[in-house]
Amino acid sequence: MVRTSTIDSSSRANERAYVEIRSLILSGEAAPGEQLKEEQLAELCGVSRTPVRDALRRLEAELYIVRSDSKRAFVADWGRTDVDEMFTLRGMLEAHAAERAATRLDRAGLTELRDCNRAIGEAIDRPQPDIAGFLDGNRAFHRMIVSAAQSQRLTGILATLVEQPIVRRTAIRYDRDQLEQSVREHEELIRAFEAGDPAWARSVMTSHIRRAFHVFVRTLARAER
Amino acid sequence: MVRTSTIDSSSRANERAYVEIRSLILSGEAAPGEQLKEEQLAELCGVSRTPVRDALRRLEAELYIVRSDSKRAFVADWGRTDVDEMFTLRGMLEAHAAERAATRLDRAGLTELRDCNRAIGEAIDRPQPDIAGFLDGNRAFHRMIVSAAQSQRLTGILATLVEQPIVRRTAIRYDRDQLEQSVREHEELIRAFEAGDPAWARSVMTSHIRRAFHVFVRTLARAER
DNA sequence: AACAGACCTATTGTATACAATTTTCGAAGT
DNA sequence: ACTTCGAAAATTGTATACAATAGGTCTGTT
Repeated sequence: MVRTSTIDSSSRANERAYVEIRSLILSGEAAPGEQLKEEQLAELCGVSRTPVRDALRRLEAELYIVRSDSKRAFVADWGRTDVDEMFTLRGMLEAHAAERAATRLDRAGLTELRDCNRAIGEAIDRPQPDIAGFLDGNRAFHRMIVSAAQSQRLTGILATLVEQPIVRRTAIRYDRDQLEQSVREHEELIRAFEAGDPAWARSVMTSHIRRAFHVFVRTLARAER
Repeated sequence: MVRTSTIDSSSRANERAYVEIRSLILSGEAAPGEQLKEEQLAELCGVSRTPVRDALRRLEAELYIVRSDSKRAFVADWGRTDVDEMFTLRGMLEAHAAERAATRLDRAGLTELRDCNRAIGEAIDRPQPDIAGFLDGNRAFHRMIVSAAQSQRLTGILATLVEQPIVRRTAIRYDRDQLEQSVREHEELIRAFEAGDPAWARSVMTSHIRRAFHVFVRTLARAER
């Protein structure tokens, strides 16, 4: 991503700051472990420290940043253990979401899911796969399912687990086979939804997340040596 | 309440405000659905609006308050659906915690759990059961298990689910039999830990939370008519 | 009476100045 | 060389004034 100063529709400075800082973290421009200083961020975003502090509180709640004992803010640094935890919890919660969605998705919702997965397929079915397109589509796909589960709290919790840098980095390392496998799993998920079978949906979702976990771990190991 | 200014060790105004406002909500002094105005809270806490806004952000992240479309803050109002979700998620996550704890608890941890449960038993084994004592002990008991599961993120998520007014209200409506049943379930949980049996621990924890849910729903129904 | 629109008020958002705290760095003592 | 102490610098915390926005009320028109 080229950091072309995220065009933001909001007139609210705190929203601007939030979006800006989050994108710093997601893009990796602010490296894990790096300290985030309020004044420096304020200058960067073109606002005063007040809205920056606001944004930092939100990012803290969403686990993008952590605080030292003396309230200084740092970009969250995810170790192997954290990644493990994240995938486990995400698997558990998304499986639950899929289970609920199986008995709640209507015809229109199913059509949306199919369309979305088709778009994902098209994004990767080209000489140079469109990873950003894959990520966007994937996120939309999963979000639809969580939303179909109709549980506000589940939605909230999953939002803090899914929108993490790790998820991006996982897909960036997918090769073509893995991308295609992902689409096939989505297809099976849709079949489970069509059948209205909660147990099937749960189990497919569990495998889906679990596979992503192992792909990530493998590529992580490769990246570290 | 006579506003005897909660003795607080922290010199930080935002921490004071946080504790103060949270206790307003937990005590019920600020009723669910009630609007919380920054200025009014500032005066109440004897600080300026700045730390109050800080505290409100934290309370928002912890689901104590919700915001209207126009950023006004209201005490979270938990409907039947929300309670349902909360107990379901909590059951799922605490069962997971118990499962992990079963293979991670050492002798010292087991002793702590036993002592804690004994204290709970003593709190309720008197003419007039000590509900506050029960609540404190119960919270400590569950916290130990979650902590033994050794998963930071799980701990964080559960904190926002457990420290809710609902949990308090559940126990307040327990009768003696239910309090004693709770202690017995804790005992069985300890036996599962002693055996180092994850499946057993998971299943006991699931039942434990599930039972609490049904007690709550029953008393809620009673309270509503 | 019902509605629209302009006011006025209540409430939240932002900038700035200053206070409190933490970290850094260097000098003195051992 | 190593620690200890303390002053300076960097950073975060708080109060206050003012700006922006949302809510409510009143009035005039239909």
